[in-house]
Amino acid sequence: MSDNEQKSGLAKAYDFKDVERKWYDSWQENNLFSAKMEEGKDNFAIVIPPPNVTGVLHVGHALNNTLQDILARYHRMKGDNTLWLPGTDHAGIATQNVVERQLATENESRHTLGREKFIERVWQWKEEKGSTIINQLKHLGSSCDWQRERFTMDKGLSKAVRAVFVRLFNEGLIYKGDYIVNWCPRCHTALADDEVEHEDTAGALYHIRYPYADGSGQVIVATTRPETMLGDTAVAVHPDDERYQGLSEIGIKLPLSERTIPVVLDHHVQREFGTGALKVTPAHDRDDYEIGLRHELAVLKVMDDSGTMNEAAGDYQGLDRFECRKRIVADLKEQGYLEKIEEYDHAVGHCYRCKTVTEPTTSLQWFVSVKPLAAKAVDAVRDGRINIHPKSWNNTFYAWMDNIRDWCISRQIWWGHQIPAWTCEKCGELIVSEKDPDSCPKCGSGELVQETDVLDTWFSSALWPFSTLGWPDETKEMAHFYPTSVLITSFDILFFWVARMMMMGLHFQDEVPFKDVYLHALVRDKHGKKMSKSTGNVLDPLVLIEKFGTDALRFTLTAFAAQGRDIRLSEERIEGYRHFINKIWNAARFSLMHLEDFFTGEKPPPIDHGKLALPHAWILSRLNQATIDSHRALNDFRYNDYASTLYQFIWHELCDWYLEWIKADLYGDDDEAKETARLVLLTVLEESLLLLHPIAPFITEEIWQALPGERDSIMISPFPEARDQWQNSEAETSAQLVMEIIGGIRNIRSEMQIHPKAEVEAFIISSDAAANERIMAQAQSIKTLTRLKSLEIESSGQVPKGAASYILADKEIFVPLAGLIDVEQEMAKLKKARQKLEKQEKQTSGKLKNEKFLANAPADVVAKEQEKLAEFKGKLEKIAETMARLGDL
RNA sequence: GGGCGGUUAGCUCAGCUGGGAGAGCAUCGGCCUUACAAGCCGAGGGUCACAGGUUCGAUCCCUGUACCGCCCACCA
Repeated sequence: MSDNEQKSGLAKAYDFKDVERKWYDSWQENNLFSAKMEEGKDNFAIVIPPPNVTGVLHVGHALNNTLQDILARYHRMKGDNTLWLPGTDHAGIATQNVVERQLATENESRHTLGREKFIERVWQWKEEKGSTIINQLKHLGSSCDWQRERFTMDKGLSKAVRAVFVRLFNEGLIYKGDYIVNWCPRCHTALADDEVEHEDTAGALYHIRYPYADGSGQVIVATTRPETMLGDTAVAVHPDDERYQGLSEIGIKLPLSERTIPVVLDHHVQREFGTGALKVTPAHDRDDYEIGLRHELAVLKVMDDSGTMNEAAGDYQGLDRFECRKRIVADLKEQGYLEKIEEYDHAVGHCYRCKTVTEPTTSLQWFVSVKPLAAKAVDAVRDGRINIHPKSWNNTFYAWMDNIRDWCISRQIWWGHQIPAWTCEKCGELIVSEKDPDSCPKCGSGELVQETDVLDTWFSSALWPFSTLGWPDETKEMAHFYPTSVLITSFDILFFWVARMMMMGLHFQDEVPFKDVYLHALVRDKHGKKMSKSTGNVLDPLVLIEKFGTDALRFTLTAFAAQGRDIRLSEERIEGYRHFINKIWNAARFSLMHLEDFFTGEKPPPIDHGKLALPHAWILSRLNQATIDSHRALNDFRYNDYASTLYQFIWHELCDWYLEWIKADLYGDDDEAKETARLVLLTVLEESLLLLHPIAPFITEEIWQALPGERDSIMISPFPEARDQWQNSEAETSAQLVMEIIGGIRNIRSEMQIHPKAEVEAFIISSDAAANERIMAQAQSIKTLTRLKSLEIESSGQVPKGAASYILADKEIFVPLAGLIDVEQEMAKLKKARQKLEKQEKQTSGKLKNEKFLANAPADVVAKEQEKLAEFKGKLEKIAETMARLGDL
């Protein structure tokens, strides 16, 4: 171990593994995540998008929770009553599938077990495995109030579900009916419209001859699903279609069947498509169902719940629907009914859970009338009570809400909230009630049978922002935290979830569920492809954390979280930000070497900003700017701006300039200068850590605790506020000048290949007396930072021949290099610079000669252009002088 | 068929209300200078997709075109 390591007490490279575990445990032990509800303070609440209880953390979760944690930590540090409420979703179909698979390995099934035992089994699974994702969220550093963790099936939430269901039913907004729904033949349940994913599929369009019932002719219908013809109960044509006038009196003899079906006239039929005749299968097609309703057609189901042809399919009974399709086509062909087969691409619906092709079919289901609820949600977004970020989603949101159809909420599975409705076996009365009824209120019979269906999972998650706060009871939590502040989620559940929370919140609380919705992007692989297990391009956040550390992963995700754009993630990119985390670590090590014995008891007095030397005044001014920018970025959900502000400030201003600049004081003999440097250094380091904490919680705490003095957790230390007295434009101007000079000298050294250790002389020629004074005040710093033997400034005069030069607007820097100058090379460099400047000069002077520009442009823009012109002219002059001198050589 | 987003340095992307094109990575040159080689210093590199328009002025606003991506949709 070197001296430095001993002195700072920190290892040379940041070892995140122990650090992360240590501090996370400490935060939990000290209850720092738990929400306070103090009066007179602002409230800030986020409810987590509850991950599926079956879930395993993926990068999307990592992004989602990092963004939430940043806001939670920010507001907690600001002193707000801050609640970040965690929990999981019971995920009906997904969870049931998991447990069923498990049962299958034991040669059991839910049917052999029976409903009650099966549900017990799922609960058992939940107790054993259900906290996986919660534990993974902890690795991310999530500062959720874990004591308030909820589950969409727990007692309180079940109570809320029933309360909502009953009220909606009593209001006539929930109804039961036999309608066409999307059916998954594998999951054996109905699905909501948005649970069906449409995929373009290469299929075929079959043209089939349907003979007239009187044998006088035929009509050709086209279909992508010939097997459904077994359920045809009509052929539809457009009422104005001249080709089929009078056909409605004749009827059609359905091929492969003994049935005769009517021809109906319906405006839905597109005359241009195919032959303008449409076979109508009300039981297996949504449009046909609608047509059927209009013409009171029979609804003939030809498949059962598993997609197998039923007795109505006659000879085809027992065949799987796809097998049946082949048979039907073969039979049609054989019997001369098949006109032709065309290749045809069309969208086919798939179950979003198991990817099975869904079957539209009629079924007795429960629905929510969403139109009145949706209207309220649209209003809330329109009048700004809810703000969606980025705004570009507004139109999509409106479009979807305007076209919304009733929501099928019943599912024929077992895992979920069983619908609180009972039928009286005796009199048939339907009873909907929050509490399990003992007897029929109509006939008094005790023979009541509860609905076997459960509710769509999204029904309970739609209540999440208030059910988790204790509603329907009147709780302190509701009073403080409803409406919640922000909802942060991925755009792909905007409709599944966000829109429904708006509807339910507005309807039941008469108040929005959240004021802002931040929709973040999808995390893709480095080629822009969606991550998926089958492609094998999945990045596992836990592996990334193991490899690069949580803070590095969080910083990366934040830095790339620009609004409205997907994130392409790769290990290389995280590695880059790990370097940044390590940079902070080393800056802290350096600082601690000088701060370790700075003070032990009382903190030193605050900085006297009235008489600070340039580097101190400058860094405080820059820090103040970074603070202002951080607040602004966080309040505007501009996460990437927040990350880059800190990256830029800490690395390029604090480390590259300030630390180098004050080394002379820190290592020097001037005690007063040394004390000031230590004090400002400590201040800047502290504030930087505080600014950085929400994004990189672990390293900031580790360093914070190593700083001198007794300290509370950085988590509960105040987030920096802007300090006007630190703003110092004079210092910024001076510092910029000094940096320009240093840059110029370094440029010469590098271009001239002067060895870094070689000490050289430099001259500056400048007629600007004020500037010269500023430069001379920093002469020592400039010399140290550029390894100069001497630095001289002259207002005019001769410079030794054979000096390398660097041109500034009204100054010229020379480093004499007798005999070492490559004249041609220097000339070429100058010519190139001149060329560029001439172009800029021309452009700017052109503008300034333009009367319209002078008349229309704001004064400050004109002034700036004038400054620019002066600068260009000055540089050109200096270049001319230098070239002339070089020419003399 | 509608809607949305993208096109800026070799790569990945910033660029908020129009006013001298930026970052990270990569590349090239020089440095193990006692915080950091996971680093430091310096350099090169762009017709801001294309075509019009508005404007004193356009990477930015408008219109159109071309590619790329996503979402929604009941033409069988």
